[in-house]
Amino acid sequence: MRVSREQMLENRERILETAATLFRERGFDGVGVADVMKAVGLTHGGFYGHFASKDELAAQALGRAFSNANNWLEEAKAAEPEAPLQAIASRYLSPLHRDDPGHGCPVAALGCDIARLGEASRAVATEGARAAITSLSSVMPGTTEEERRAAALASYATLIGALVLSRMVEDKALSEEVLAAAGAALRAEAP
Amino acid sequence: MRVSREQMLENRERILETAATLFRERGFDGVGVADVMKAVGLTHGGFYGHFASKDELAAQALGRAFSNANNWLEEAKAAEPEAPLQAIASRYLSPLHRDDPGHGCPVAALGCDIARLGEASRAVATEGARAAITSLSSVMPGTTEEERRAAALASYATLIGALVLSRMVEDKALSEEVLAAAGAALRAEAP
DNA sequence: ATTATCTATAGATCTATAGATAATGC
DNA sequence: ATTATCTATAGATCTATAGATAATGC
Repeated sequence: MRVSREQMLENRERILETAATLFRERGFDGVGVADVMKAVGLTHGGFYGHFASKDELAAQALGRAFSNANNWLEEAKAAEPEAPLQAIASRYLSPLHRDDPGHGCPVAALGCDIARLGEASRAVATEGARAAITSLSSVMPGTTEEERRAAALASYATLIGALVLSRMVEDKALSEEVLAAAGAALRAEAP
Repeated sequence: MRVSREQMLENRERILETAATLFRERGFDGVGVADVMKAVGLTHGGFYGHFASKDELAAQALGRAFSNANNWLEEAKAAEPEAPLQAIASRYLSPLHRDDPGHGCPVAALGCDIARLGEASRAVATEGARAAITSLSSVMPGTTEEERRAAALASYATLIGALVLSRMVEDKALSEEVLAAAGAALRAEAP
């Protein structure tokens, strides 16, 4: 039953990544500790050797989700260096992203729920959002740093709100209309 | 124990309004049927004389929340007829609204969760969002109806995303920076 | 010998129902 | 007599823990 020290670290890693995906797909309350462990291929009881509580898992899985999302942001920037804002907007506002919340933006997937979590989880989310805002600032138009930061904050809000709306509405046409309108508004802002 | 027919309808009404508030404050999974009934001053078991299930309550409470939010939107427009978009933005993006999710925008409070609910609840939310978009369209700049609708969709997304972000982050200064930046972006768009 | 995982379960919580109770309204 | 509400509880689910098991690593 016991596994090697290396295997144990890999198990912990898979618990984190699996939780980060499942939480974004079904919400914190929609996923039990047993669900995560089952998806990883371990038993429920083994969980508490890795994490002290579900809350601790939530905070760490959230950190992982933000970290992955910020890597995704840098990749989008690198993929189209001449038009990074357009690259970000078109990927973020794609039906692909809308239909795969488990691997997408943690704010769009869990933002409302994070606002109701404890201090530790909200602190993790705050740092994750801060990093995203800094990253976005570097691709925004504007003559001063303050202008670019303000534009980044507003654009971040537009991206998040559009994705939340597009996932919430039951009407596919309206959902895509929201994504297109938000994309057009962001594109109009680009330099 | 039994109450008058009139009193029963009033009880049902209070269950709906109380649920609409509590769900927005704590999320659907954060509120039990017993919590709602206790807040109303009735016992748990009595609930099922009014609603067939918690899901039915969720759908109807959501309808009530959207209905209230759309009334709120019309009131903001009527309060400042010369600058309705500014009136909406400054009220929606106020710390007052941020700190009182129970009586505010249901999309900002529950959007991520609604995306995971059943068809009935999502249909209610879709119609509520549709009404908000139509209402917003009438105060947006633009020469054609299509332009105004696209602008309304993008502005709705900005409002929602900014409120979600402002509630999620733990840092008060960042929270207010988000609200201010979104407000400035919307004001820059106004005619 | 140590320890990562498993088995089994305690204890709490939540939805929904069954039957009792007592006030309304014919 | 009807019925809105209450009391009590069944049944499911979830977090967390205790003790057993068996493979690792000194």
